[in-house]
Amino acid sequence: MDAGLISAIGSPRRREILRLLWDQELTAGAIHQAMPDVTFGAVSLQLKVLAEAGLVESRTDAQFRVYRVRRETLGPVAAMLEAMWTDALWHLKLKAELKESRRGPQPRRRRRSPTKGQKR
Amino acid sequence: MDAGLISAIGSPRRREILRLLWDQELTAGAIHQAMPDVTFGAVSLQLKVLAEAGLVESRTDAQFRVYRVRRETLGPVAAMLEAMWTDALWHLKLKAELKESRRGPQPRRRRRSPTKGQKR
DNA sequence: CACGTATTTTAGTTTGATCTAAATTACGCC
DNA sequence: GGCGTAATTTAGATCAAACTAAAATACGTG
Repeated sequence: MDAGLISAIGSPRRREILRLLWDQELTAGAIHQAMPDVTFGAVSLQLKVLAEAGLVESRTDAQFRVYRVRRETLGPVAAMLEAMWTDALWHLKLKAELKESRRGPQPRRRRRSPTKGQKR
Repeated sequence: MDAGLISAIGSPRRREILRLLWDQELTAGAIHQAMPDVTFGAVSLQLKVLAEAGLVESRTDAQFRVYRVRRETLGPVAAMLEAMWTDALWHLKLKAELKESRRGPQPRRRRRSPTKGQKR
């Protein structure tokens, strides 16, 4: 039982990512698209933290990077997380937590997905 | 399963307090004495957070306030925490985490326990 | 190898959690 | 009420995590 594990799931943003990855593999880009309120860079950094805690792993597939959850690391935490987001109110609560705990600068302008056509 | 619970145990300082209270009731002062690197005020604030998350409760005994863990709130987390601090290296790891995550101003001078004689 | 797409990394900014110090509140006792 | 001890609350300071924007890196394809 590593303390880094608890710190890792202590962040609502990282729990959001874990939830997305829970029952499917996703590319970094797909994860970002599901989280419209942060930049791709921010997602990538959180994925790095999760990977360092052993909670996710990735493989390279062509120019994509595919992430998946490493449930074996989670152990007793897995049941707790599942219980949490089986809760009907989970998504609502998470949003509240995210809003409350937001750090870093607010984006100056609406950011765009790097996958879509962007002039300039 | 409440998310506030996970956030609450996400802080190493609060885990330290939970550990102290795990198998005994303690007054706020006793908890503070066991944590010489923070002020009484800081301990009190963390106890408040833990209480709001339902992780501890307190009763008043004369001029003392006695805290205890509410294990029923912890549910599956209890096993995880116990596993963590059964780990021989737990105390070492916690110290590292505390050092790394320290916030707020460094104390200007050595602070004193409010229970001991203090001139001025 | 130039170009396009996907992702990570770097450099710099912001902000809430954590802290200190001091003021305040709470309780018991004489 | 006044004093002493215990604890909480308030006001202000600090700092690392979480963020943005931009630059750099990685990979495939014509």
